[in-house]
Amino acid sequence: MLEWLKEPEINFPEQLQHAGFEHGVCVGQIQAKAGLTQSTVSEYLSILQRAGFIEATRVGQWTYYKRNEGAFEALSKLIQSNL
Amino acid sequence: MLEWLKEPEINFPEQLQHAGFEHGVCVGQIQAKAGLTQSTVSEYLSILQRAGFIEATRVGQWTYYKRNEGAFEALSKLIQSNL
DNA sequence: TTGGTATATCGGGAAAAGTCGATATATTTG
DNA sequence: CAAATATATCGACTTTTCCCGATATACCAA
Repeated sequence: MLEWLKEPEINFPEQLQHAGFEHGVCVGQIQAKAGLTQSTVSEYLSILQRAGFIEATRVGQWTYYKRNEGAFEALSKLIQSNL
Repeated sequence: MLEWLKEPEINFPEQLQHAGFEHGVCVGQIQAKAGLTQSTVSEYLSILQRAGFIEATRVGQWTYYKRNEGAFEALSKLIQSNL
């Protein structure tokens, strides 16, 4: 999912019919692509959010998630310096 | 354990009474510090070895493990480029 | 070769993570 | 407000991981 969210235009072209990608990709799109149930995907995304890797934006009845690139850089640096 | 192995002299001073650190630290030393059973520590180390993060050297009845720094750099870069 | 020490492997029980269906909450629309 | 839609949360079951004791293997010393 994290890799998918690097290129929303390529991985979630269907969303274009409803919205743009300013705030990322909505749960339903990710779920369809993942092939897991709605509850599972929703839980995954909230875990990733709590871990800081993605950010959520609620717009109406949709929740959009997008990557927080800073978290990935920080992880890479943490591995470099601490591990 | 991986962090401990960055500074064997500091984290495993007892080993000096028996051997140096050329090949790393032996399982018994790591086990004592970890506070887990011998079998658990042995299994951990062999997993880390198969994953490429540490290298094993058998000397007599002892097995010494030391870090493979290249693997950590590779992981850091993989996270930077792929994740 | 026998016994002692260090490590590895095996089998199983406990804990954690993954996944689901059912249900709850939030939002929009009529 | 009621129905429809999108997402979140809950409880239960399954799978995986963690960790142990017991045992096997390897090496050394007498």
